[in-house]
Amino acid sequence: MSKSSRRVDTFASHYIFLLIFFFHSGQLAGMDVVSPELNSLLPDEIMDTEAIEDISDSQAHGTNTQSKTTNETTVPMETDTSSNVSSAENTLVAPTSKDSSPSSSSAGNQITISVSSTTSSLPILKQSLATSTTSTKTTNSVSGTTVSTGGLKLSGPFTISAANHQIILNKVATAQASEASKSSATCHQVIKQEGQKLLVTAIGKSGSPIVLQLPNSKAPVGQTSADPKIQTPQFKVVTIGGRPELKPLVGCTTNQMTALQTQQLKAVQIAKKTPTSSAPIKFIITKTVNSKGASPQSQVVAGRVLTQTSSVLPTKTITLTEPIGTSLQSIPGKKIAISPLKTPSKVTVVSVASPTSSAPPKTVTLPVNLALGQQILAVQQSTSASPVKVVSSQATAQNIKPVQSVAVGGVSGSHFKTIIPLATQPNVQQIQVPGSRFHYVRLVTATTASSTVQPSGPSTNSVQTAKPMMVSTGAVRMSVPIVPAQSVKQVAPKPLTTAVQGVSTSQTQQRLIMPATPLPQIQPNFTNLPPGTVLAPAPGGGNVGYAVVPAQYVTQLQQSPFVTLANNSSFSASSGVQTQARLPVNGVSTTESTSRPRKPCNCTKSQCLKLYCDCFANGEFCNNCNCNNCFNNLEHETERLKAIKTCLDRNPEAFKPKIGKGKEGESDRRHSKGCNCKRSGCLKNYCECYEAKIMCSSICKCIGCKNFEESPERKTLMHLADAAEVRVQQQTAAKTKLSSQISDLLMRTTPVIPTGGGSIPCLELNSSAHLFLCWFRKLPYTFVTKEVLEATCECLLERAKCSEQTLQPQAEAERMILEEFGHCLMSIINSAGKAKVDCASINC
DNA sequence: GAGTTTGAAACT
DNA sequence: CAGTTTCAAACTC
Repeated sequence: MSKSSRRVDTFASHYIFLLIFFFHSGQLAGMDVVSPELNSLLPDEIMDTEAIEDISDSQAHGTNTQSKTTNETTVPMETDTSSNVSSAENTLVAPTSKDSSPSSSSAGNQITISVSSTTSSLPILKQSLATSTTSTKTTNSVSGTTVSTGGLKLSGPFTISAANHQIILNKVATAQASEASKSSATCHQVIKQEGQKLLVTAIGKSGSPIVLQLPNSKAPVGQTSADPKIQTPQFKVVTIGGRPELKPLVGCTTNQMTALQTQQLKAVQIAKKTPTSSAPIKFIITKTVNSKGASPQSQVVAGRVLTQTSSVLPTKTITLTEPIGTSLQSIPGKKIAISPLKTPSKVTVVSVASPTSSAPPKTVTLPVNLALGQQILAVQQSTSASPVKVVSSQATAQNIKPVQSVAVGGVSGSHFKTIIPLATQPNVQQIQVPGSRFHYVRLVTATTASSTVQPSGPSTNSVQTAKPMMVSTGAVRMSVPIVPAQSVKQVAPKPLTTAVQGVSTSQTQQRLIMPATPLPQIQPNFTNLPPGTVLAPAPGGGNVGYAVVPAQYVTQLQQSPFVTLANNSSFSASSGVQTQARLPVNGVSTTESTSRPRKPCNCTKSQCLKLYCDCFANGEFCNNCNCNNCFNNLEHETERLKAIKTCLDRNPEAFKPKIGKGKEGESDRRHSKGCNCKRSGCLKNYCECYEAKIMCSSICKCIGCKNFEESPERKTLMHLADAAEVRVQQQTAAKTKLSSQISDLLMRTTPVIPTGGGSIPCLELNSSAHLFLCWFRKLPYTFVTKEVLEATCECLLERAKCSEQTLQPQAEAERMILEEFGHCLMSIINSAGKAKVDCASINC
C-alpha cells in the first residue's frame, strides 16, 4: 500500500479534491459555461443516511467553523489547520509535453491537475512555501501564487495552504473586471497556446479573469502576459460578476519570479524529500461562493476554514504540461470538500513536460486535474490579487477553436468565471471523491464539434477512501459516505477518444444525481440522492449540464479506447458505453465492481425510468440489461432527468438507500420504510428486508412475518441456506481438488524421457514409445484391463529377462522390449478393432 | 422458458 | 391516506 493510502486510512477526515479539466486540443475553444442555474443544481449537500450517521457529530460541528479551526490540529477534519507543511504532500505536476502524436496533439492543450496519492516522484509543496498569512486566522497558506516551471506557468490567485493541508485555488481577487482587463497581463490568467488559444475565466469576485495561457510554441516559455489585446479574437473574455467591493488584485505579476519564489520552489522540492507530518494536506478547491451573510473572505469546507489568501503571498510557479486529458472538477458556486479522506490529498497536476523547458518540472500536489479548455472552477475568493497564470509550453501547434468566456455572476452572489467552449465536443469534468463511492462528473458539452481526441496523461492517482466526509459550504453541509479503505485510482494512461478521463472507481455503489441539462425546473434534492452518484453531462441536453452518471459509466468511458466523440456533436459515447458494459468497470478495482454485480433488468413498460427498474432506482444506467425501450441512458438524459425529478417529487428519499441504520439499540441495519409483505412471511426475496438479509423491524407493516430473530422458520431457512452454501462450497472445492489431482496425475504418469542411459531399459522409452504409450492410455479401459496390463507387463519382463540372460547390450535389450511391447499393443488393438466390428454388426 | 406469485411503486 | 393498478422481480413448474 502506498504511503498515501495509509494516510487515507489514518486521516479519514481529509478531503481530496480532484479537479479535472478536460481539454480537447481542438476544443480549447470548446469551453462550456456553467450557468447559474446549473450551479444551483449542484448539490448543496450529498448525504447518505449511513454516512451521516457515521459522521460523528464531532465532525459535523466543525463544518461551519472557520478560522477557529486553525488550531484544531487534532481534528482530522478540514478544520485542521496544522501548520506542518512538510506533511502536506500536494504535488502539482505540470508536465509539458511536446508530444506531437496525433492523439496527443489534440490533447496538447490539456492541463491536468489531479489528485494523486503517489508522493514518490512529485515535488511537494511545503508549508514553507506558504509564507503568507491570510486575513483570516488561517495561516501557512500560499495564495495568489504563480507556479511555473519551464514553459508552463500557473499563476493566479490560488492558495495552497499546506499548513491547513489545504490547497486552494483562488479565483482572482476582487479586482474589477475592467481593471483586470486593463491591468497588466499579470492580472489575467491566460492560457494561451500558440497565441491562438486563450481561456479566460472570471472566477471570483474580482472581475479579473483567470486565464490559462498556452504559450505559443515559438513564444518563450513563461511568457504569461495576458494582455487582452493579445488575446486573440478567438476568445471572448467575459468577467463574471466581479464585485466592486472586492479588493484589488495584488501581486498579479506572474511573469516575474522573485527570488523568494524561487526559494519557495526549492523549498517545495526539498519538502518532498522531507518526511511529512502525519497530517495530510487537505486540498480544497472552491468556486466563489455567495457570501451572503458570510465572510466573503473565508469559506469553510468540511469544517475547514478556507480563508482568503493574503495578497502578500509570493507567487508560485507551477509547471503545467498541456495535454493532459483530465477534467477539472469543481462545482461552481459550491464548495466541495471532496475527499473526506484522512489521507493527505495530493493534487497532482500532470503535464507532459516539454523538453524545451529548461527548468525541471515542478510539482505541486493539488487534488485537481486540470484540462485546458475546460472550465476553471472552484476558485475560492481570495483577497490576494495575484492571478494564476497557466502557461503551457507546448510547442506543437494545435487547432484551437475560439472560446468564449462568459460571466456568470449574480447567482446568489456567487461569482465565478467559466469558459464557454464553442466546440460541441462534450467534456466531462469528473469530480472525484477519493475513497467515496461517489463519482461526480461534470459534463460540459461543447457547442461546436471537435473531433480530436486527447490521450489522457499517464497520470495515475490513487487515493484511498476513508470515512464519510462532511463538507460544508457556508451553511451547506455535504457529507459523503466513503467506502472504507478503498483505494481509488485514477488511471488515464490510455489514449482516449473521449473527453472523459481521470476515472476513479472505487465505488461500490453508483448512484445518480443531477440533471445533465440545464433544466431549471429540475432541481433534485441532492441531499436525498443515494451514494455513488456521478455527475455527468447530458448528451443532448444543452451545452452544460450535470448528469447523474454511474461511475461505471465513467470508468467505461475512460477505459474504452473505442469510444469516440469525434465528429459527434452529441455525447455519442453514451451508446458506446452501453454497449461496452462488459468492460471491466475499471481497471483498478475490478474486484469491487464484481463484488456487487448488478443484475440486468428486464423492464418492458417502465422504460427503466421508474423505480421499478433496479438500475434506475440505484442511480445507474442500464448496462447489459434486457430491458425494452430503455430510457435509462445518456441518450435520453432529458427524460431521465424528468423521471428523476418526478421520483424525487414523489419521494424525496426515493434514491436513498433503503437499508440504513436503525434506531439505537436496534440492529445496525434496517429497512428505512419497512416491508409490507402479506403472504410471503417475509421469508422470501419478495420481502425487501429478507432480501437484504436483515430482519424485519418495528416499522414493517408485514403480515405473518416470520423474519424475526427467534423465528423457527427463519432459522430453518438460514440453516438450509447455510447448508446449501456449504454444499456448494464443498462441491466447488471437490471439483477444484479433482481437477488438480487429475492434472497432477497426468503430469506424473507422463513418462520422462531420460537424457542418458537408465538402469531399467524397459522404462526408458524413446519418443515414439512415449507417444504410443499415450495412445495406449487412451484406449478404452475395457480393452486395457488389469489382466491385459499384467499380461503385457509379464511379456515385457520376460523379454527383459531373456535379454539379460543372453547378455545382450542395453540397446539391443531396449529394442527387444519395445518390440515385445509393440506386439502386445498390436494384439490389444486387434482385439479392440475386432470387438468394434462385432459391436457394429450387432447394432446393425 | 412460461406462467404464477409477490410486493413495491405508481396511480387514483 | 387508503385503495387500486401497474410493474418487474421472485418463484414455481
